[in-house]
Amino acid sequence: MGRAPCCQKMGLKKGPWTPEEDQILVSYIQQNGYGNWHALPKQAGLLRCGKSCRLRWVNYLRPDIKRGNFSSEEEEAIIKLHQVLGNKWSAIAAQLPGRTDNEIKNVWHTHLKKRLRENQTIFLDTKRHYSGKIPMSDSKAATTWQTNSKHMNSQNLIHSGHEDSSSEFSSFTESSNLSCDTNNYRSIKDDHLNSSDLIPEIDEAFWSNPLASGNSLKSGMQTQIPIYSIAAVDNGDEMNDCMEFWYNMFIRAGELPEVPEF
DNA sequence: AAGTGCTGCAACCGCAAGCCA
DNA sequence: ATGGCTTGCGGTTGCAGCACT
Repeated sequence: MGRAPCCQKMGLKKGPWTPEEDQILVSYIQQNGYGNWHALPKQAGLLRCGKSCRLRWVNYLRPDIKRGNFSSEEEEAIIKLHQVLGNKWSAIAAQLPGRTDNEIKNVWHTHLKKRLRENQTIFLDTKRHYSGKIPMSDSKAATTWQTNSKHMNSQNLIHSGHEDSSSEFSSFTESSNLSCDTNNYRSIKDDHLNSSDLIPEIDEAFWSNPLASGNSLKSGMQTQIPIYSIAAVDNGDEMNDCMEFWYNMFIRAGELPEVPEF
């Protein structure tokens, strides 16, 4: 695959756009459209590469871009779409008229990720995860879901799995009547984990790309995994949402990482 | 007021896919 | 079938502005 030479090599300008450059670009596109980004800067008289022009237009100058802060509805939509689509920013942006993928990406990294990280955590049994099995109804007795009311309004979740793993592959949605309570999480941590060392911190890579982040899934008996889908409340429906999310995220065929030996 | 650290966002970089000669 | 060119995407960086000391 060939690659276009970078701006620097071609002696083209980099860095922030000036109002004059913006004006030139807008005027040119209004008159001529933007069929060929590579040829556009030369034709428009801009000392920029086509890539830079395209980015400036798409992310900033386009007339249909919505300005201002994201509404709570938009933020919620991003969170939900991210559950399903992952870091497919362009796909998420396609669902939010007037918002660009770059903007959504920035909002995610600066606001939403931080907010969710503060508010939601789940501990799952890594072995079950890697074996591609999830709790079936007959193993519910061995499965405890608890919310951590102590730390943040009952929005931490802990799943302490046991070693049955005899059930066939299923979906989380089948486990929708898992028990939920608001006991504190220290007890379950003490009972089942023995040492805080068994709860590895989520690494940065997980938040950027959960599916590609090996570390957060491979270290230790228990793995700490964020739950995105219970942003607002922790009622039963939200619990179902989060299970469905994890089903979509990890259990779908072909998306589980290779199973390590324990 | 000055210095320092933090945050948010615009822009860049590198890669991959699609197109076409 | 191959390889060059262009576009699009996701990850990352740099810097301006703000907050704090």
